[in-house]
Formats: sequence, structure tokens, C-alpha cells
Amino acid sequence: MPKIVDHDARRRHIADAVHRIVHDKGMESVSLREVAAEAGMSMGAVQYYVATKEQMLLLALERIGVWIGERIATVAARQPTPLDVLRTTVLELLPLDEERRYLNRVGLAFQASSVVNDNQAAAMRMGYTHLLAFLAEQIRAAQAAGQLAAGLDAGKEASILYAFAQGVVNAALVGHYTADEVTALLDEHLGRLSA
Amino acid sequence: MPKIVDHDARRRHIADAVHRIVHDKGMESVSLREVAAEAGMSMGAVQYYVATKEQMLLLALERIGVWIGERIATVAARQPTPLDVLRTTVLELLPLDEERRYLNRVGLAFQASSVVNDNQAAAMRMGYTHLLAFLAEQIRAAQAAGQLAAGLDAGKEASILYAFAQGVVNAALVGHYTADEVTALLDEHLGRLSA
DNA sequence: GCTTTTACCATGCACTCGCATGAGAAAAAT
DNA sequence: ATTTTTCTCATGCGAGTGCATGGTAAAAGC
Repeated sequence: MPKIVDHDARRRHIADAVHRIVHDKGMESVSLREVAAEAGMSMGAVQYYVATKEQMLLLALERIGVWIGERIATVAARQPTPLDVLRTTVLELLPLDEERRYLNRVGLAFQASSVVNDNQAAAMRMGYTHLLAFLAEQIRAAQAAGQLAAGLDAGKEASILYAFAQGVVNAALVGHYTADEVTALLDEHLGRLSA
Repeated sequence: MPKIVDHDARRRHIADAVHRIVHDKGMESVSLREVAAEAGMSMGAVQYYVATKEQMLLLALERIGVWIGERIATVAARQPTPLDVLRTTVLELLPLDEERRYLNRVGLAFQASSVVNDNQAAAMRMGYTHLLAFLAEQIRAAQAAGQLAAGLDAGKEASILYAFAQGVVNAALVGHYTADEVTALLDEHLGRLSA
């Protein structure tokens, strides 16, 4: 029998191929044949690691969540204050450079498809819950540090901030805002939360 | 030759069928055959009024924009103050009842597809420009009426507000927020803009 | 009344789709 | 050394796709 390989690595490789296709041509262009070609594998090999197209899409969605989470953890760990963590986390969600635009484009496609797919919707909700909890935690820490106004409702502010970030993505991805305009809007909003 | 019919009415009828399919099953399920069946027409008849699938999708997107615009115009005309107009306009964008959820679901699908389709993206940008201008106008009117703080940048505030609304839609549509929660977030935000 | 036009239709065509399935080679287990 | 397992692959199958195209009946125009 062949040398044993790392199944998770194969699956990540497949998910990466899905991301690239979604990014370039949209969700409808994701087919087994396209993914196999993009991944440099045969269709049969793709099917070996991921049994159905639905599973493949869910895997790709989950990988996006992990990717974003890792980016946030990396930059957050470097920030000196809770308000910096908060700001930087939100900046990670905005299409301010190539990698973030890529994540946003792919993410938006999954946003739409998860509306009509229960498994994807469940994965999305989990993502929301985690990220909103993290944002609320940073808001509370910034309040405790005297950086944000003490009277703010951290949970609501987290929700408003995250909604703002997601909404700005929509407009920016079709070319309505520049990266500088996006950052300025965020800072305008954060400015009014300050102590 | 047959009795002459209203081509625009036929096209609206086709767009309605597209909306229903997008709402129920997502953008990928839109096919000529599905649309024809949903519209109660033959494929050939659909092709007679709308030459290509791409045109059909663009038509459906434009119809959504018109629909939302009409809803907003109708409710805005009934509001007593600029701040009421502003609030009500934003409420129109949120999934607070069946029709608005329907519009949001279909709108989000088009949001995603317009990222990889230039014609759709151009239509989207036009929609952004109009709606943001309207929101900014109401903010300025509310400032002049002493309802909102005089120092606010109306353009930026319109952008932040609209981004918030769009972003909240994403989460709400996958079941993260209830309608009441959504309204409460909006009022929290509007509250802080008050004079 | 005759001709032209319009609306609606059915179907062909070349292609693509997801999933299923079996083949075969080589590493792993016994 | 033999058997089992794993990986990779090619291909079949039934279904579906967008677009093109020609047919026909009836209203509109003259």
C-alpha cells in the first residue's frame, strides 16, 4: 500500500484550492473538477479525502475561520493596550491589504451561501459567538484601563463594531471605499467610544 | 402575430421568479430552467425577454434596488421628523419582518456575486451612492433640526450607519440575532448621535 | 384579404456536474 | 513471504446547464 500521508494536510490543501476558486470566480465556480485541477490532484483523489461537495465547502469555510482567528491572535498578542487590541482586531477584518481582501472576498461568498445551508450557518454562528466575545472582552479591558467610556455596554458595542466591519466589507469589495476611507470610518467610530 | 404585451412587465415577472429561487435555494440554483418553471413560462419565452443568464441576474439585482428604494420612499414620506426618517430608513434595511428578511437574503446573495461580476458591482455602487447620499441628507436635516449633534460629519455617519445595517444583516440571517436585538443595537447607536 | 410581426414554444447541441466504483501499485502489518 | 491496507487514479452514469434555432398561431399593419 502507499506511504501513509497526512489526511489533514491533504484536506487543508483542498480547502486552499476551494478558496482560490471562490476568490477568483465566486462560489458557483466551485466544482469537483475545478477544485481537483486547482489542487493538482485527480477527482478521485479529492473524493478520497472529502466525500461530498458539501463537506468540501464546509471544510473550506471552517478553514477561513481558523485563518482569520490565527491572524487576529498573532497581531493581538503584539498590541500594548486593550484599545490597541480592539482596534487591530477590527482592522484584521477589513479589506486593507491583499490578504485581508482575499479573506473578505471568500468570507462574503460563504456568508451568502450559509444563508441557504444549515451546516454552514451553524459554523458561522459559532464564529460570530467567539469573535464577539473576544471583542467584548477587549472593550471591557479597555474600559477598565480607562481607555473607553465606562458607561458603554460592552456586548452591544462589540456587536455594533463587528456589524460595522462586516458591512463596510460589502461596500469596499465592490469598490465603493478605499482602504484609507475604511480605516478613517473605523477610527471615527472608535473615537466616540473613548473615555 | 400575437397580442402585444408589456415587455417590462414580463421582465419584472421573470425577475420576481429569480428572487424567489435565490431566496429559497441560493444563487447557484438559479438556472434558466428553474426560472422558467418558477415563472410559469417556457425556457424559450424567458429567453425571448432576457437574452442571457447574466442579463437576467443583473435585471433581478436592479429590481431589488428599485424595491428597496420604493419601500424607503413610502415609509420615509410618512415620518414627522428627519431623525424619524433616518431611523425608519435604516429599519427598512434590517431583517425585521418577512419582506425585509426576503430582501436581505436576496440582497446578500447578490452582494456576494457582484464581487466577481463587474456589471453587478457597478449596479451595487450606484445603489450605495444613492442611499448614502439620502442618509447623509437626513442626518444633516436632523442636525439642522437640533435632533442630532451639530458636530457630526454627516457623510461619515451615513457610511458608519449603513455599514452597521449591512453587517448586522449577515449575522441576523444565519440566526445570530433576533429582530428585537437588531433594533436595540440600532437605537443604541442612534442614541449616541443625539444632540 | 394578405403580409408582416410578435409571442410563445420545443428541442438540439456540446458541455458540465456530483457521485459511485473498480483497478492497480506499493507500503504496512502479520 | 503473504496478506491487508492505503492512496491515487480513470471512468461511467444519470442528470443538468446555457444558448441557439426554427416552428407556428394569431394579432397588427397595410
